[in-house]
Amino acid sequence: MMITANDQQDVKKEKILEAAHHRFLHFGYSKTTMNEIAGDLSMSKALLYYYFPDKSQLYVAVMRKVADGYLKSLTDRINTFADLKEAFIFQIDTQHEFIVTNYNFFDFFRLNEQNLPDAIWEIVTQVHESETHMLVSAIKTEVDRGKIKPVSNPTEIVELLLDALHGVRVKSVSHKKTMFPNKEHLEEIRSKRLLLADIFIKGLMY
Amino acid sequence: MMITANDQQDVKKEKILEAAHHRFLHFGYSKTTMNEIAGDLSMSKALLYYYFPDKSQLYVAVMRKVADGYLKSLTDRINTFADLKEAFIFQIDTQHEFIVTNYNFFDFFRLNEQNLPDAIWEIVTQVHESETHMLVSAIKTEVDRGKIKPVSNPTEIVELLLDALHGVRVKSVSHKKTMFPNKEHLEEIRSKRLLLADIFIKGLMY
DNA sequence: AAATTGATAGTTTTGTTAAAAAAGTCAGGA
DNA sequence: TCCTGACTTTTTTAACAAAACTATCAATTT
Repeated sequence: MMITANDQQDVKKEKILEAAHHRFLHFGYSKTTMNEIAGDLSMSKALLYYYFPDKSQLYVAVMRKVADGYLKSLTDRINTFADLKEAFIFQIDTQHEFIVTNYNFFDFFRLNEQNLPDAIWEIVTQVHESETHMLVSAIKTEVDRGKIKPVSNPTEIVELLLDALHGVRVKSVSHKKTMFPNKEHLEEIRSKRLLLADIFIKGLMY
Repeated sequence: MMITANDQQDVKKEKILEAAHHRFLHFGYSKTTMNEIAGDLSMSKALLYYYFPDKSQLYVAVMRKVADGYLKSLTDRINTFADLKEAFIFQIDTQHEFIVTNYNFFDFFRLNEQNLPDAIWEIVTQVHESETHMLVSAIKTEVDRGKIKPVSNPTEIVELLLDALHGVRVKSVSHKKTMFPNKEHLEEIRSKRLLLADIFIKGLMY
């Protein structure tokens, strides 16, 4: 098997993405420099700019990779749920772990808050749509099974629950007024969310 | 009827509170100066300090007054609801109007975010407890009427819904990425909340 | 004595500028 | 085509002066 120039490029790009991911994950966007990433790979900073146009697009590329992993974990399990509740629990736990394990990586979000680059918004939107799609599918299945009432607009229902679940976190955090939720706190949020999902599902039944 | 010195003081304090409220409401805490408040009343700034120890405590006093009005609107209606849904709708609409009409006034909150003065936290807590109490009472009544299942911990349930309703706003705002929600946007938030409350109540039924 | 004020002290915010650090470019070498 | 050192440009940081504001107080009026 012949190794082409493009393969070589891709391998190097991959190495760069790994190093960048490592830095972004541990120190956040603003606290990692292009020099440091280059240093980790024993290459010159200029070479980074040969492979990626600028810092923010390098970040986006890493984000893309991270998001793809998350998206895969969702699509892998779509339509495999015993019931709606299992689907919601999966969504709650999977998203939760995704956010916790990438907490520092997302400081770019918290930093820019409004006006994120379009490329980032696309990824965020895509992730959101994928989550929604998975849950909408679970709802439809549950309707077909006759377990819950037919829903005129499943997407609306799913997004409503996702917004509500989000509220459980932000309120919980603001009340405890701590930036970094600890283990017990996270467990409290989780159990509240499960309770909310539980009541919500019952509210969809006949 | 004799007018005592204390009555006079209270009248003047009240005038100051009004002027301060006016300024805080229109320009927020950080954008109003003690000089301006004094100027509005044609008095010297030093006199403000004769009646109130400092700016933040003046703000708290105004907050106290504003909160009392809100608390009264809650207690006036407690136990007057035809059903649980009516109580939730009342809570949603009343709180919503409270927040909208006092939006700028609350910039003090957004500004300090974490570490608010204790006096403010007490008021916030009191308001939250009053809202919760009203809804807990409505839930208990509904249980007694046999309309919904007995609830082991009504307070937990109410707080869960309040958190969830909060999420509907913050998510809705962050998605539209606009600081000041407009009329239609607010109406959208309201209808989402009503839908959520509706499903939630059904989820509490037998 | 209680209410009020002008003057002023003390503190926080804002603006300015210089130095440092980081992002980003480029001519040229392997 | 891949890579680098040296260079330019932009952004961040630090230091400090000016301005704005909070807060105090001795003196004055009611």
